[in-house]
Amino acid sequence: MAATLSTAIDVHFTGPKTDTKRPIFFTKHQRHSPTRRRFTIYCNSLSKSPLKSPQNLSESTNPKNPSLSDQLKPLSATTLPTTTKEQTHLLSNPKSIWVNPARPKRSVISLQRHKRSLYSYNPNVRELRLFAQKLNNCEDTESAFLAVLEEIPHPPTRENALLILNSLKPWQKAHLFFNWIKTQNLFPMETIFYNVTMKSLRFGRQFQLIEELANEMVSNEIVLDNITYSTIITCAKRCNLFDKAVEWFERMYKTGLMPDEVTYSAILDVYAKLGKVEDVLSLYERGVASGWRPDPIAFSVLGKMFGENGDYDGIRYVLQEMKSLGVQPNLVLYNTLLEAMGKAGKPGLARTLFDEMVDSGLTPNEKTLTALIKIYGKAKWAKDAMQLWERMRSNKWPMDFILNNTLLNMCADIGLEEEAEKLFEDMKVSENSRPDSWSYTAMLNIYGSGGKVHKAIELFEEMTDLGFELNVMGCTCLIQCFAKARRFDDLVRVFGVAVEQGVKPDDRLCGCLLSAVSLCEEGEDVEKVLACLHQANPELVAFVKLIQEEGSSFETVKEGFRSVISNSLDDARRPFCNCLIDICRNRNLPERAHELLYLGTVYGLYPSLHNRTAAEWSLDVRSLSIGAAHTALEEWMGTLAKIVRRQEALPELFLARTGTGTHKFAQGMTSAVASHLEKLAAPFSQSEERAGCFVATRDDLVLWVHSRTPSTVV
DNA sequence: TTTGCTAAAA
Repeated sequence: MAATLSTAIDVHFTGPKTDTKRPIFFTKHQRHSPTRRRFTIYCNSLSKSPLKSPQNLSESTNPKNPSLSDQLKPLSATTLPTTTKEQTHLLSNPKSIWVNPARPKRSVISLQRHKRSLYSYNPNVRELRLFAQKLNNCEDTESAFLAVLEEIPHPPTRENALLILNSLKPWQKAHLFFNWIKTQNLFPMETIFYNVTMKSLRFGRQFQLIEELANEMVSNEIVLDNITYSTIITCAKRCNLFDKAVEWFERMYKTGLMPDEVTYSAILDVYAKLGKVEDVLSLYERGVASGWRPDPIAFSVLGKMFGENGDYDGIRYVLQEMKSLGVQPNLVLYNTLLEAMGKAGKPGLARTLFDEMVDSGLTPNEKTLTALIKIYGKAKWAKDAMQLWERMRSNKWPMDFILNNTLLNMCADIGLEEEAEKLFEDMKVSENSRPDSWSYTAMLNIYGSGGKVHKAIELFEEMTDLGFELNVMGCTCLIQCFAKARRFDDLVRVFGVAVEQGVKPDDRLCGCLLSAVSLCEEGEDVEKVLACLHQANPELVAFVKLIQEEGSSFETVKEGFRSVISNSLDDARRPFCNCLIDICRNRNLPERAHELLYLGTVYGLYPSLHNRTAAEWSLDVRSLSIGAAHTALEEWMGTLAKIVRRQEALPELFLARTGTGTHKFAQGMTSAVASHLEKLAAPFSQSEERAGCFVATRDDLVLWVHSRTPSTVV
């Protein structure tokens, strides 16, 4: 399996030019920071984090047990390979352990998993479990709990107590029971009692209590084992107390205990969540160099980390590593990698990976399908999405409400109104997949982007009746819908209701309001919409007014633009600029529109607007609004005319890319550009071979320029 | 029926 997987990866990634001799790990990690550097960073970061161990911990006085950073420091300084060749070898073939005979490598991981004590059958299981249920269900006070404890059916021996403790679900009950056993003083409290209690506390995210118990163990000289540490570390992680997680990991080394692979994966995940990619890789490589054969969980941690960073090279690295170590992915690992592929923007590879997963005999679960449907929706791969949906039905693959909502979102992304309506109705009569506020929001999105005002209003009323509050996205969808239908009074009303309900307008919502402003005729409506926008983003409103004043200098506009853009989220910047340009075009301020397009380009909002090769020059307006596209087109034609007049070198072909209009926001772009080109009498015509493109030849363009102006050379 | 590690949506 692994072979086919990586073959597919190579084909997709490198194409025919695959150089098999190239180190696997040639990615950005190495480009920016080669191995040696990575180690240095890692050691520094560890030694910088101060240890806050309690006084009674013997670790700090034991020179035989240096901290992990101390252990690694001499290694990084002396034994790491220094030449590129050696680095490559170490990285591309982690199975082979690099050995320096003069300096044996110190291990960082225990290759043996902590072994559990044998479980002996307890004849009182049923009664004790029933009793535990009683405790679970009793009132949540200490007195009520102690009262029920009076009825304990068998004496709380070590085994009986463990069984009960293990069956107590709410952390409060487990904690109370644990404390009670301690007061009974019938047997010494062993590590396992602490471990079981901590597990329950972790479920309730009670890190403080866990830490108290851990310190109690230290002072009572009860051994903390790998299970204890991994529970502490994962609890800290779940409570977002990453410093604490690292701190306990270090303490573990200091006491001389080696982490086993479970603890090791847990800490890898901590560093991954902290965004310390370098550290994770160092730890990973050190583990492998110690003889560790990472399991699917470890690879899942790595894959997820790379996915979060949108780092496809990293995901490729994980796949290669799995292949070279012969690790067979399990379902969870596949799910993580699929999701990572989605985040890295590789729908094709996600599809390949999924096919291989199914071929390998695994059955996808809800999470697999959710990940994949989401990827197809975002990529607007309608065909693949529909095929997968069909397969889900015919194979009766598992579904849940999240998958259903993801399907609705996919329908919104692709514009499948009927399919969504059908699913939504099915959900209403289903047993355990009833529409929730996410489902309603997805439907609002579909009606909003499709401009179906009546359906949107109906849906909004329905969800209000059912008690679902409008969230910020639902509000944005409705506002978009009303703006398209020029129903500005309704727009203002919905905005008011939403804000009253506690919706906090975000940049997307502001973008939507700004777009509504561009659609208003000047007068009352504009003021009403601007008043809404003012509540959300007063600076933006001030800037809208500034650009419409003829007296505003370019410098003032530039400064205002800089401020507005830098105060908005990255995703919202280009839409803001597009709407601002539209506003200027609609108010007959073409000069200002050109200034704004210029500023947008300077600030990198339109990175792929112009493309030049020797054979053709193109203008790609697909990410522009119609007003911005007009402006860009004028700008481009002006530039081309100048170049023609200066008789500079020109390519054979010119191309204006408008897209095919299949994108729901890009509808009307093609006809708008067509009519604009017609007005200019420019020699561009819609290409037959290349969908969504207007083309002109060099000769036609030159003729056109000369026909417009007497042949004066500038 | 068992003391620890990976997983979810605009």
